[in-house]
Amino acid sequence: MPKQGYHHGNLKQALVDAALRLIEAKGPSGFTLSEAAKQAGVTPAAVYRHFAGRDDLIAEAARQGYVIFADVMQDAYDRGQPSALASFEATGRAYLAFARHYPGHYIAMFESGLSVNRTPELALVARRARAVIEQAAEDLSQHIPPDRRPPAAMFSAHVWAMSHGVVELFARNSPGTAVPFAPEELLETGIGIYLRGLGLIAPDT
Amino acid sequence: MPKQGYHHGNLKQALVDAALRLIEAKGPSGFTLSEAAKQAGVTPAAVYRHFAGRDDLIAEAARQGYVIFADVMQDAYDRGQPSALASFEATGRAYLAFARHYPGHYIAMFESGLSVNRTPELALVARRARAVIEQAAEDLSQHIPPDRRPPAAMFSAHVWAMSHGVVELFARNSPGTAVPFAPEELLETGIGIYLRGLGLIAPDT
DNA sequence: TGTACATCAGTGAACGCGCGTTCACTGATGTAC
DNA sequence: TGTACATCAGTGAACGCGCGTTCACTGATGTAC
Repeated sequence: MPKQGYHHGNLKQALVDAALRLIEAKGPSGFTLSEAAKQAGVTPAAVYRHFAGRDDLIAEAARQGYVIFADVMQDAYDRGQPSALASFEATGRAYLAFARHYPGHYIAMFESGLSVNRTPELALVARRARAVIEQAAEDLSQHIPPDRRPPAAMFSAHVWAMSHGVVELFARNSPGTAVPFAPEELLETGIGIYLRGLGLIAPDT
Repeated sequence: MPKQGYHHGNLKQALVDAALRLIEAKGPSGFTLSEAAKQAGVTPAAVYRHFAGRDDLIAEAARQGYVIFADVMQDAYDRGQPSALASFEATGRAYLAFARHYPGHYIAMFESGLSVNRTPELALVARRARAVIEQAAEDLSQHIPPDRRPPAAMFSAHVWAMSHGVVELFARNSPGTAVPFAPEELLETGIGIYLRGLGLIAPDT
């Protein structure tokens, strides 16, 4: 590790961490390069030793988020195996857990207006995350009679949409909507009803 | 109408319209008071004749959005009557249609970080919009056996979350996720499966 | 072990910019007589 | 109809601010001899 014991030690990661903290606290537009540099105890100009500029810093934060996200999803999937249903439900829960535990990353990834196609590297890791969700959906779809089986990509999209919606509307305080349900409970019941609609779990459980 | 034929005629609304256009084009943080004034053909200082400041302008744009939103939802509900199911499905479709036809309003309402409790007036009209959705859910819940009937507020939250998720993830181009389904189709099928899960529509339709 | 040198992470000053906001003003419109 | 006046929507100049970015520099670290 050649970057040990230099002037700062590990400024690059310190900047990413500061950026994540700022994004979490003040939203994607509240983040500024200067403030991140300040929090890392460094001059704004120092940032340019490690990043091409402001957008590049956000992109790196998002990239790290996608890596964690993909790992977390994969882990949930694996732990649900060999049951397709358990894997599928676990990925749904993991989605929400990720949003709660890594709000800075989540915002950088999904609310910063950042395009996933910004760099090939970013696109790649985002694709890996999506692949896990779609694999879980694909596995599960095998349990539906082929003639009335919706495309796996479709119901992975449904679950993703509901998860994302729950996060945006109810796991943040933004629109001031105080619904008397915990986000976890909402997502759990929502996906439960949805899966029942697919005939994948018993109708009177 | 005393504000007709003045210097500008109807600057206040012109500013709101400009703000909506900017928000739609460049996101909630891309909007600036100065640019909105410029687009309305007016000096930035003129804005202060009609608004307390930048945030007040956004709040007014959001307020107008909630008014339209509530009207549109109410309309959909009414046209679905007397069928509880038709009303419910219509409000779901209306949600997506609103997001598509009034993207500026939608963003100002749900993505600008604006709190609905900013002013009593805003809170009031937002509550009216929510009341329609919850009424539709309440009607529908009457058709579920009471002993296994989930709270109406819960499944209105489910449908709202899925609608919002579809809008955010698939009705915009942001995350570069090119799913081979139209947002309308995704929402339609998603809600269909969900309602089947509630036992509200036949399992093999 | 000690000295000379190369590297390069971080500095500090400066830049041009657009922002939101203020202020005294101006001049078109509406109103009183 | 015509004149004097009041109103007040919009002007234009100015402000202080923080932003992202640049540049020549400095000085701590690592390396060659």
